[in-house]
Amino acid sequence: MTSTLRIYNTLSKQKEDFVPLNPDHVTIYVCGPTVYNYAHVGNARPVVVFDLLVRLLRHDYASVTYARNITDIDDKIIEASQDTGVPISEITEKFTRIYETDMAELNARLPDIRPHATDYIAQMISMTTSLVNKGHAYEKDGHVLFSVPSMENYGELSGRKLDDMIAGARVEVADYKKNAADFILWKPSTGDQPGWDSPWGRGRPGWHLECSCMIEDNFGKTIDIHGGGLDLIFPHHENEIAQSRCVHDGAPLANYWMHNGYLTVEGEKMSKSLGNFVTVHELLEEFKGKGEAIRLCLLSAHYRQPVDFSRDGILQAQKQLDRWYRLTEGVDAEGVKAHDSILEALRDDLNSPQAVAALNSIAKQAAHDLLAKKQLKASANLFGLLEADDWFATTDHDGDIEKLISERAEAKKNKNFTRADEIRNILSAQGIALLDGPDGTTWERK
RNA sequence: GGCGCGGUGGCGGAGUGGCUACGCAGCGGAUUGCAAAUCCGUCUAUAUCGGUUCGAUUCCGAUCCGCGCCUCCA
Repeated sequence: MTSTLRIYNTLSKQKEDFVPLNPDHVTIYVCGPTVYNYAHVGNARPVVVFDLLVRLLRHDYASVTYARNITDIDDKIIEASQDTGVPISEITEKFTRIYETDMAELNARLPDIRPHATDYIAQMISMTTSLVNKGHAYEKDGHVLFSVPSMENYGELSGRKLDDMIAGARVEVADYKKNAADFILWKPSTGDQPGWDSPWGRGRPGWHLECSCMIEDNFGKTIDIHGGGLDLIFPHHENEIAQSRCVHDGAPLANYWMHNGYLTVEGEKMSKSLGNFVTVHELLEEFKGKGEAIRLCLLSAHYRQPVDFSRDGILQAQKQLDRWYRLTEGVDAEGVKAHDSILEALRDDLNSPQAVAALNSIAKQAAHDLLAKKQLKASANLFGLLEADDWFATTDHDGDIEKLISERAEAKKNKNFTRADEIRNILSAQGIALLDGPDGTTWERK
């Protein structure tokens, strides 16, 4: 390896050399979706960012295990079920499937492990029991709460002090809480809510608990990297840390914490509650077959910076890809390695814009250089791009278009350029662009 | 109120204490029946005001503006 991977660690607020616990096996966990409706583009950002990171890790290390959870028990899901009358399992299965197929369109590979919260109920009950026994949690009216004051150094990740939080609390403190900052590990379910039997009666887990349990179950006490969106730092990740450290006698949950910035819309965070979101699903309808353009668009800014969403941004990315695809048409990159400049850029805290610049630099040489073409393809592949076999193809094989194209070829042969231009214009009006090449005319949708 | 992030050319977006990437768009040229693609060339920027320095876009301070977290949220 010519350079060391450096990662900005939210915990230390600085870039650090990445040193895995076990260089033969890197472990990474990223918070996944709550599956009750379509994911929006902002939700796709961490998926793409951490997919890129995992690709780099797999390149640099012998073995990597990547886990991303599916939250399939949550009050929002219960609400969605009650609103629509559709059973919970049907909702969660449907949206898990849609999530995974949509993300696959963005060339995000499936994580190695995709644990579901409902498969970890026993572990969650067990961890809660353990926290109660160690004096870090208490039961009140069927609720079990984590006692934040029982932990020293709570707030390390988000950089906040317990006193400040109480002073600035914006929410009314529930009467079952001893301290305003205490959070729920387990809560009671009413008859019409899903629930599981527990030492505290029939109930369901709080949100933060599943991640702690899944990590413990699949990896042990400490993993290398834990990732997610900026908005998870507090309270979600802070609370995960609290649970896990208190259960594991202080062992860190993760050595490196990485958080991606927001996707914004006109400068404001894209979020479901603001209603300013566009789902990946509808975007893929709009840009059929061009998921890579959405991916590139999301990676066009550094992952910790905000990206302002716009269709123009996707279009620009698409043009960029068009160029690279043309350069690498029919090129086999088998056996060719990704260019060092790409790896250098990515190892520097995943500097994807720098990597794109590096790709362009290779592309410049690739014009008349077969090796550079191969390097371009291999490097782009590492980036999760240029993976489509039929980028310029369309699924629509309309015979009429072909017929008009042959008519135009005939007209051109006879120097009837008036008719040739007429046909170009007819198709152009239908959104079809004709491309005259040395081997005849091809077409693509504009 | 507490904590934090950012302001770079027409647009997107990096790096850097001295020579300012990269892409899109624009402009000029080559090529082309036309159109596209391609190739060559080219213009425009570091919010404001101070400070440190031989020199700051980069470091420090202040100001203004925008955003975020503190509540579910990627």
